[in-house]
Amino acid sequence: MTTSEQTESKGGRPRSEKARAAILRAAADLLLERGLDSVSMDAVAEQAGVSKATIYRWWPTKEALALDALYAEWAEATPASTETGSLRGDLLALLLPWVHQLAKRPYARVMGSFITRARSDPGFASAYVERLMVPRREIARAVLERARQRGELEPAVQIDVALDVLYGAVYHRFLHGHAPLTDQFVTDVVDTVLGGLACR
Amino acid sequence: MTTSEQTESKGGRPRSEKARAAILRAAADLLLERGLDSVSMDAVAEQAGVSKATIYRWWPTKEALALDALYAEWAEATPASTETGSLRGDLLALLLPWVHQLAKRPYARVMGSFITRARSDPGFASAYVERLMVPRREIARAVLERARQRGELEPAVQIDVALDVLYGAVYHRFLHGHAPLTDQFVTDVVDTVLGGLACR
Amino acid sequence: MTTSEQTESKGGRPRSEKARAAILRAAADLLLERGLDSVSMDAVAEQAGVSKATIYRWWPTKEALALDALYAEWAEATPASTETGSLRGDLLALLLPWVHQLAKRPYARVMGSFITRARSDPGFASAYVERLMVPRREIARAVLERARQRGELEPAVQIDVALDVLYGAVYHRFLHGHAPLTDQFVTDVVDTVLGGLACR
Amino acid sequence: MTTSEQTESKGGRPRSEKARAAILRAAADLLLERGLDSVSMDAVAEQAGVSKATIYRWWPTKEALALDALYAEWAEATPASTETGSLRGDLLALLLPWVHQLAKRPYARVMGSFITRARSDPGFASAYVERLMVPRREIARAVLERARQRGELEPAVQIDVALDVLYGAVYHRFLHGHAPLTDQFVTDVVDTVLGGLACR
DNA sequence: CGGTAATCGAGACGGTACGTCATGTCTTACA
DNA sequence: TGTAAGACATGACGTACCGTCTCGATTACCG
Repeated sequence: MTTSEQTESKGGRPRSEKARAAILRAAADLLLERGLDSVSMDAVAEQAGVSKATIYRWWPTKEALALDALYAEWAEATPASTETGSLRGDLLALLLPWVHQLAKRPYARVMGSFITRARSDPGFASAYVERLMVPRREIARAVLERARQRGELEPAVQIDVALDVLYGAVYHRFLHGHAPLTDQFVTDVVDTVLGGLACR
Repeated sequence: MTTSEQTESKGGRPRSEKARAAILRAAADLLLERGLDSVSMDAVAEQAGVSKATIYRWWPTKEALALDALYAEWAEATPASTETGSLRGDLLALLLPWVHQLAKRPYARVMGSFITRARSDPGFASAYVERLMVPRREIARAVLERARQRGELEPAVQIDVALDVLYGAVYHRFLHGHAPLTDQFVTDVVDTVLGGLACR
Repeated sequence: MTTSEQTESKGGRPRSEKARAAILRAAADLLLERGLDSVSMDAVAEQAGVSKATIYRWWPTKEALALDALYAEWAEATPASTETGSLRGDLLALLLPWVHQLAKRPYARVMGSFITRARSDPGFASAYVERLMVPRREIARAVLERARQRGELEPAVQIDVALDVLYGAVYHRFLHGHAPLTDQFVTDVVDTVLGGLACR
Repeated sequence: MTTSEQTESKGGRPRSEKARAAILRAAADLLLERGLDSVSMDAVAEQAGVSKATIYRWWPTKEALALDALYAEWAEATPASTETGSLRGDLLALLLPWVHQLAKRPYARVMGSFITRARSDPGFASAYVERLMVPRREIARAVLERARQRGELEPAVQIDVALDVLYGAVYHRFLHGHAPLTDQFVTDVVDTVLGGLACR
């Protein structure tokens, strides 16, 4: 189990929703402020006014807790759809708000921990991909499909490859930080990928 | 100081090259086998037949040690240049051997730890970029410059953006593992980026 | 806090009496066998089958632990009172069993460490005096008071000085070991102090 | 070997007297200021501007170094003789200056370490007794012998016992610190021991 | 409405690793 | 040979988390 879900129990005291909220609140605050490695379960428990046992009852690992804690924040900035009329407009409408969201808090530090964990724990890997990547990726896929139907897309284009190229470029700067992740960069990426490198 | 460098001292017992080599050897083996988080300095010291103090004398953190330990392995697979005559050929000649190198060992797990550390330690961030990214990136930049001079490149193309697009796509699958990182994928990325998505 | 005392807590897991006993047992054995300086907390923890953190939770320093560990052994040989009818008899009844206790194990080595520690840590100094010196000293004081009431004591005698003279002589040989601490010596000390040096 | 002595060598570089003096100076200062346990050989070496190897070449342990370092200071206050005409006067002339010397610096802390060490190292024990106790004790013995010849001493008095009684009382307060070591106390001790406790 | 059963807080526990420090030995070059 | 400089193996230090555990005190629901 990677995430916190209510067990469908008959009797017994019901789970405290107050504790659940306090834990996620404390975890999100601490994690983004200090990074996953520098935050202890003891610290989360104290900050949330909760006992460690309560956390471990519902989340198996620190990473699982962090994933839950950050899920909401990311989900907010995931639009249901973007319809601007053009492929270029749709892509920018999708990518720019996301990049703004990324810039708000030091997410990259925590993402590094997610990557590390995912590579040792297949269960976490699925949860991570499912929650933080698939939703946004599916919207982008829909955008490309619509463009294809409108005839805006080169017929040979493989959409999965295109998705990795577009998102990959953004993630690259986001995670490695070798150069700034600006609106201009996002625009340049979209234009470069749409137009292609090769002389025609 | 982020990496191990010989201090230019006059007197005193010289640094033991044997110890240095044993530490890097042990670190590389353990790190790739078990991941950075699951490897203790105690374990590296024992495996290398060396005292912990000796490690800490030369490397300030586990991450710095890992960076040094992995540097050599990556450097081997970094070609001095690639001259196939065409942009497409050059790019594939550069990317494919690298991807093969990545596939040999579970590097992604350690890379996640590097990203995490880099985002809390600017000194480490520079060392990381300088050692593991810049060398390969500069070769790719040269490839693109040559292509531009041959007239193979669309004049408007920004090379820094192009580099992030190409490498970003590969890193994306490498780090997130949401889909396999095959030769076919690399070829598709190159063709997609060269040709562009938009209908012409 | 210098010694291990139960905190008067409401909730929480209760302190393990088994661990407490095992720690004191292991500490006493190791300390007397090898001396305070040559015994590590790691060794005590291992010998007691206990984690180091558990020891540090209840005893702030190695010396404090040693004090607790030796307290019991000394307390056993501290008689509640001694009533032989004469001052000389009372003093011998008090001192001889104590000297026999001292001879059983190499206490002097540990006492040296106590003295060292006491002179850098006033809190430890009080605990040391309170536990290892005051009880026996108070009995001796009572013995002298009784002798005074019986008219056995020179009226000018200051009891505190007399106590230091009697115990001082025994401690002197005990700690410095320049000559053996025999029953004969104890008897001689009592007789010398009672009779005085000066010709009358 | 417990103390630093010049080996009678034929050739080679002679021992540096400057280094020897600097080491003893640094050791004395640091030891009395911070206590034996809190002073490292590295610290002594640095303070003396000397390499650690040089210290270890001449002194086998920290305690041996400390003993040498403190020897001079104690020796100064050891009078060659004391001739006041009376036993009481001689004893006070011997004890009072010594007690004043003891009060100048925190010697008791270091003495505790000496006792500890002596009880694990017979060689050190002899050196300790020989250097710090015997000289003064022999003078006191001479004082008592003279008193005996003058007929001031009770014939039955055993001098070795008397010495332990007198010095023991002073050492007792000095080492255990349960009460102040004043001139008045020393005077009271002498008078008490000379006069005896028992009613006559 | 009282019993049952899961939850919660508090916090002690056995472990494991941390990064630092001191000891005593060694190696090298210089004096 | 003696010394300064300083690297080294060894091993203890005291701290911090981890994940588990034992308590006693709370809740609901269900019979």
